[in-house]
Amino acid sequence: MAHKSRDQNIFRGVATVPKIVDHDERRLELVDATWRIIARQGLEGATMREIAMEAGFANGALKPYFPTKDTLLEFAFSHVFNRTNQRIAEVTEGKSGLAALRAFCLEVLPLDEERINEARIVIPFWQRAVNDAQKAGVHQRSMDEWLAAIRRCLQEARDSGDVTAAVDNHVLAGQLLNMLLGAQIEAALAPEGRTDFGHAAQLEGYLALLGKIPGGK
Amino acid sequence: MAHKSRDQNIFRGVATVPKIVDHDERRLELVDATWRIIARQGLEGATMREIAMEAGFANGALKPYFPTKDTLLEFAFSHVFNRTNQRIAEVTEGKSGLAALRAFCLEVLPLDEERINEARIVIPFWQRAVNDAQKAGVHQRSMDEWLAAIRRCLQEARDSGDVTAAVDNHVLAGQLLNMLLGAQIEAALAPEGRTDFGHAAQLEGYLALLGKIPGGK
DNA sequence: GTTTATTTTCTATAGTTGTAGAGAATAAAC
DNA sequence: GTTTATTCTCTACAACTATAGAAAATAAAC
Repeated sequence: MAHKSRDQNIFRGVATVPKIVDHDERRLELVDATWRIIARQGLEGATMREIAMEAGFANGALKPYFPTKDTLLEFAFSHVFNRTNQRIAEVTEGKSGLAALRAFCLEVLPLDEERINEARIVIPFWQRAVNDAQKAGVHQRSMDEWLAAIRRCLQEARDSGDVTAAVDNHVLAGQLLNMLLGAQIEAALAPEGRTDFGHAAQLEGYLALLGKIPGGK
Repeated sequence: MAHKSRDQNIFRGVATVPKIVDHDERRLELVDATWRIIARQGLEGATMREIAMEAGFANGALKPYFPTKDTLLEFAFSHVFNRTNQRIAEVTEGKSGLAALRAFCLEVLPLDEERINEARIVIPFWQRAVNDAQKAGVHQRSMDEWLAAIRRCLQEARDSGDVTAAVDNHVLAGQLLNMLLGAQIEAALAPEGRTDFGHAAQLEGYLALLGKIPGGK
């Protein structure tokens, strides 16, 4: 507790003042402010000034942490996926097959206010990504991971007999992923306050479709 | 052919010069230029100057046809739906049930360069609509129509025995619509040139899932 | 207290944007 | 040719933007 090490603050024998703010942590705070602004005012309203003010700072205060606006946005967008992926990991922990798949989808679907706000952030991200190969890559990498995870669950579910549909796992995974993405749009465009879009029922209905007679004509 | 009527050019007994350009037609040309710019440079690159230049005019030339940029964008966005809906009408003409549903989806899915470009336009539109209730309304009205059309097809397909799944039509329609929307995202974010995303196979797979044993548990 | 590095504010700047509107160019009717 | 309404170009402008960077404020170490 007392006597904190000073080693990291000694440079060429000269004692220096330690950093006061944790830069990584500050970056996350700024990302949070950025999310709030985008969710509330859209990408158009997300100016450096607005974001700084939302985070409680003046105009130029973001510079030392994000040299340009694009850096900030890219980081902010990436972290939507980071956060979602972390929640997915928590929620699918120890599960497999249909149970894991259900948990995965329920975590991605915009079923509460928080995730509807994330949908309001991911859509501006997609819009940027349409004409920005690097951002599109961030999206693509996450989607590839998701597709692989979904296929893994499907195969496990087949092995245990929960999935019997005579449709290839690759095709099913693509369907399901597109359903998840489409749900984001429906939720993000709905008037503020709506939270029930029947997405959970759609998921259950879809999973039910997978468990019919094997190879049935 | 000769002697074109002058009636519409007489105002209070004074002969006036007839309008030279068809304003409605010009508006459509401008919308077309707007689409091209958005597809190529994104919404950020869609400035009034760029759009005017793309249409072959100088800076202020759009004013008489669209008083503000927002007017132009709203009109341009609406026409994406108009065009799609018109194609849908042509393609489903005379069909019903599963055949109509298939034709409907094949027309909405981004299966060729033209419709992938439309996906690149609809995503910026969605982004705007997230924080613009009026634009969100344009989207919502089309989606409500589409949902109704899909449910109608599903019911017809049930009546003829092509659909036997023990899942409510409302739920199925929601699933399918979200799949169609999600496909737009995948196509729009893919690197230029890719055109095959397996969406047609996904559609066939989905329709196959609907035709299994009725109510089978 | 002083010193020193870090952090933040604030002003300045160069560029871009939508929009306005005067004037030039255009084309039909006579 | 002239007249007249329409159409378009071009300049102007006010607002806003990201960014740069000097200066002030801050906080730890002594």
